[in-house]
Amino acid sequence: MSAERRSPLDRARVADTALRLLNEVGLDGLTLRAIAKELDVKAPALYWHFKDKQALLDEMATRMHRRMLADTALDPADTWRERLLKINRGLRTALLGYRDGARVFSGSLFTDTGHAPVLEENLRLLTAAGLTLAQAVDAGRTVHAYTVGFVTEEQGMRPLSGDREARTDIADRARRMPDHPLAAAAGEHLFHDYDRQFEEGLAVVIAGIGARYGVE
Amino acid sequence: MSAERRSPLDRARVADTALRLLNEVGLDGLTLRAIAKELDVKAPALYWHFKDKQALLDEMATRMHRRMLADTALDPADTWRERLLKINRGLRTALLGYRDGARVFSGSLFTDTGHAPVLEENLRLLTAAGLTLAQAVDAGRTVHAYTVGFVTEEQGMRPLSGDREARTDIADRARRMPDHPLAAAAGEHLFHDYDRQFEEGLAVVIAGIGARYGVE
DNA sequence: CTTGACACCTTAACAGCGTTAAGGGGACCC
DNA sequence: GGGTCCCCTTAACGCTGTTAAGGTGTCAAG
Repeated sequence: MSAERRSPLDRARVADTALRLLNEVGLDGLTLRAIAKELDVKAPALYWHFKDKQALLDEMATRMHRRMLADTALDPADTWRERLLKINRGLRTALLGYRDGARVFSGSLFTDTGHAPVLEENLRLLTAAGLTLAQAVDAGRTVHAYTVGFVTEEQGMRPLSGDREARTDIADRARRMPDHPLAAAAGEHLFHDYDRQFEEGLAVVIAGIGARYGVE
Repeated sequence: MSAERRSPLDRARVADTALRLLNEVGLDGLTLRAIAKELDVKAPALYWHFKDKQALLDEMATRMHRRMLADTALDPADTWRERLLKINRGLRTALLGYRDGARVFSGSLFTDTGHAPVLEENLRLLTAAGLTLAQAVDAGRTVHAYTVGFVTEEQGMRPLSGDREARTDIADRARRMPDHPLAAAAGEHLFHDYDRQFEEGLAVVIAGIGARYGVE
């Protein structure tokens, strides 16, 4: 009998396993029992490492973000525009890397201050370009809100089950708006080529920062 | 004995009651049984009017949006800048008008095309200003993503229970980032005066549209 | 070598969730 | 009077996050 002994769990193993499982089952399928089974453990065992499920989700979001920072090559010589492009492209990629990534991310708080060095660097870059600290914070939050908002909508469209899928059928959508030709034609653009749309919006926001704060 | 007869339910009454209840209990507390009790009915009765809970949430989002459009005075003589300001201020106000409004909204699809006329008008305004239809769609989606993203984050901060509240304490946050003075000081701005921050970001995005597409 | 403490996990259970199946009662029509 | 359709109820299902209580292994102190 006897089942060789499993080495004890820790927060990192739990969170990483949960992140891997997230991709298979989605946020709604990510139950504590499913995570526990994956770790060869019973659900209440998780409560030794996390006070509740939200704490686990917070840890997952933190690790997601950490991985994104690690995957994004930040050159100290970046211009502020390059930096904002890199960071937000990286953020979108990271969020898209997990099913319901944006939902997990935006509903959670970081569990540590590991993001501080990069934040510091970004603020340094923006203030060096001529922005006040308050303006730099505003600019960062604005582009961040845009990116997270965009990916949330993008991911919200993906796993549409049957009935709801039909509501985004472009031709059908157009047919339901007979007296609104522009709105009908907009469907063609709305549901296609998210990569291009994201880049376009990102360029808009960054151009706005340059314009409003008079920096190059 | 007898219980005078309640007039039959309909989708509108259910959705409006659910929206009212949402403000008292939040999205997590918004159970079908709670909604049913409010309507003096048992939970399965709701399945006569909605195929499942998501369909009810879709209807709620649709009515939320409809209310927002009704509350926003749109002058056909608006410039495109005025229009984008009005629409997105109105959207934020509407989302803030319900607990977890942004979460409900961004997880749902509209159940009808009632929004088409306003969308049509906005696209007309933007294209008349010189944008192509594709650009107008991109611009609209960009500012929309910003607004929804901003309010999602804003509302995510609000009902922080105990433990999580502490993590946003500004002084404490700064203390945990001793080697990152800019990041530490950013806390002061990050968690204060959301109205001002939203306006600032909205101005940035709109300036970006003007700059990138060369329209006044 | 025993005792006790502590870390880590299990078993059992609870209240509550969304959802389905089956059926009942009233209103209307033939 | 019988049938049909609308609107709702009762009962139940499998599932969820979470708590309480207890067990087992490891390791240090006496």
